[in-house]
Amino acid sequence: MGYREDARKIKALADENRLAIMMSLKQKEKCACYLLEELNISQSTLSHHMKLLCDSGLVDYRKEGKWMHYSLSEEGAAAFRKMIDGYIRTGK
Amino acid sequence: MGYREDARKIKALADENRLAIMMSLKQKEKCACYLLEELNISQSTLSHHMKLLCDSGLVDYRKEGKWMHYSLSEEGAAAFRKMIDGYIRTGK
DNA sequence: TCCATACATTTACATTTATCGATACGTGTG
DNA sequence: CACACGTATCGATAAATGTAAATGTATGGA
Repeated sequence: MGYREDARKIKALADENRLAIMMSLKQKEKCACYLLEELNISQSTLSHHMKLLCDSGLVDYRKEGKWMHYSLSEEGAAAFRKMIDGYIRTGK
Repeated sequence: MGYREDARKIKALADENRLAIMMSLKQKEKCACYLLEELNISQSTLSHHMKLLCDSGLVDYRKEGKWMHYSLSEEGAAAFRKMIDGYIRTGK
C-alpha cells in the first residue's frame, strides 16, 4: 500500500553528495565544519543534506557546544538493509 | 570520487511506484500489461519506470513476441546489496 | 553585554524527475 | 499488405529536488 515512507528513506541515499558524506562518516564521527571542508558545497546545502540523512535514520547526531557531530547509525543501517532486502530479494 | 553512478542506481529504487513494481515482481515474472493493470499509471509512465529499473540492473527483461516480461535480477540484487553496504556499513 | 563562531532555516532559483497524451516502432494476424 | 495490439519514445508540463545567499538561532569568549 504505502511505499512513500520507504521511498523517502531510500531517497536520502540517492544523491552524490550524500553518498560522499556517508563514505566520510564511515571512518569516524565528524563535525559539520569538517564535512564542509571535504565537500565543495555551501554550509546551508550541507545542513540540508544532513537533515535528510538524519531523518532517514542512517545518521546519528550529537550536539556538543557549538558543534554538531555526525556518525553512522548501526541501527539505522540494519533497518535500512532489511527494508531494501524486502524489495530486491526474490521469492516470497 | 564519482558517486554519480551509484546515486543513479539508488534513485532507481527511490520512487513509490517503482517500489510497488518491485514488490509485484517478487512473486513472479510479470508482463508489462499485467503491471499496468496493478498500478494506476499510464502506459508511457510504466515504460519509463521499467527502463530505469532495468538500467539499474535490478530488473531483468525478456521479450516474447509482443510482450515484455520483467523479473527481479538476483545478480542485480546481490550487486545492489553490496553497493549499499559499502555506504552504510560502519568501520573501514 | 557584545561579538564571533557553528549551524539551522528561509527564500529564491535552476535542474531533475514524474507524468501523460500523442506518436512511432515492432510483431503477429487476417 | 493492412490492421490491431503491446510497448517504447517524444514533447510538454507540473512537481520535487539541489543549491546558495541571506537571515535567524544558539553557544562560548572577551
